[in-house]
Amino acid sequence: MRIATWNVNSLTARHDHVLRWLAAQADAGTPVDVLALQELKLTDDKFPFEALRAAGYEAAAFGQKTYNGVALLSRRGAPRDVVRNIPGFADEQSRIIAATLDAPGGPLRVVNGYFVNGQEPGSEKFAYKMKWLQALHDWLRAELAAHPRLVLLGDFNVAPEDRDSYDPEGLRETIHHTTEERTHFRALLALGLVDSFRMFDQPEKSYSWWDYRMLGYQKNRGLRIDHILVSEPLRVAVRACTVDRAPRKWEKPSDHTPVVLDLDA
DNA sequence: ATGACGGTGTGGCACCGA
Repeated sequence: MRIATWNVNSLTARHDHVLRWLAAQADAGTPVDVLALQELKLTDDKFPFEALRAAGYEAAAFGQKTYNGVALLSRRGAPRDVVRNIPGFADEQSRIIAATLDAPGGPLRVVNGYFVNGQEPGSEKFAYKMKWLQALHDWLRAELAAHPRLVLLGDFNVAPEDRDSYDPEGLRETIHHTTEERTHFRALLALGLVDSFRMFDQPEKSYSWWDYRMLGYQKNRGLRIDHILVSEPLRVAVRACTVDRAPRKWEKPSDHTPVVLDLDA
C-alpha cells in the first residue's frame, strides 16, 4: 500500500505531470494506491475525473477558483464518507478533504490538508493559520477516536525542525520556522501521530519544496514542509517514507515534489 | 529592504505562494 502527497501548484498546469508520475510509479512496479493532491486551483467542474478514471483512479475533489483546492485519488475503489474542510470551522478556503479508503489490512481514514501558509508572523494571515491549526487539532482528536487507522498528510507549511530547512539560522522565527508553528506541529504528534519520514535514517538536507527563484532547486535551498503522519496503530506497518525528487526535475515542475509512504497495511 | 519565479485572472498588471 503506497500513499503519496503532492502539492501540484495548479492541477491544470500539472495535469500531465500527475498522470506521468502515476504511470512511472506503476511501470516501476511500485504503483501508488492513494494520492493526495493540494493547490488544485480549479473548481470541481473542471476536475479531470475522467482522465484519472482512465488511469485507474477514483477521486474525490474539493476545489475552488484560483486558490487552494484538495483531492484524494484511489485505485482501490471510490473514497467513502468524504468530509470537506474542518467540521464546525467556517472557512472560505478549500483546504481539507478526508475520506475512508480501502486497504489490504482494512479501511484507512485519510485526511489530506493544504495547511495555511501564513505569509508573515504577526499578520492577519498568520492569525488565521494559528486558528486553523487549532481547529484542525481539535477535530483530529475526535477523528482519531472514530478512526484509529488514520493518515494525516499534505502540505503542512511548517518545517518541524531546524534540519528541515536549508537555512535554519537565517530563517529563524520567519514563516514555516516559528516557534508557534512548530508547537502546533508537535501538538498534532501529541494526539498520537508519528512523522513517518523521521522513523528512518534519511539523507541530510532532505526537502520537499524549493523556491522557483534564484536556482533554489539547483542549490538545494529547500524546506521539508510536506508530511505524512500515521496514527499509532499504523506505526508498525510503516515500511518506508521517501521524497521522490524526479518530478521536480521535469520541465515546468511544481515547486513541491511528492512524498511517498510505503505501508504494509 | 527588495526582488528573484510561476500560476491565475480579465489583465495592460496585481495578488499569492513559501
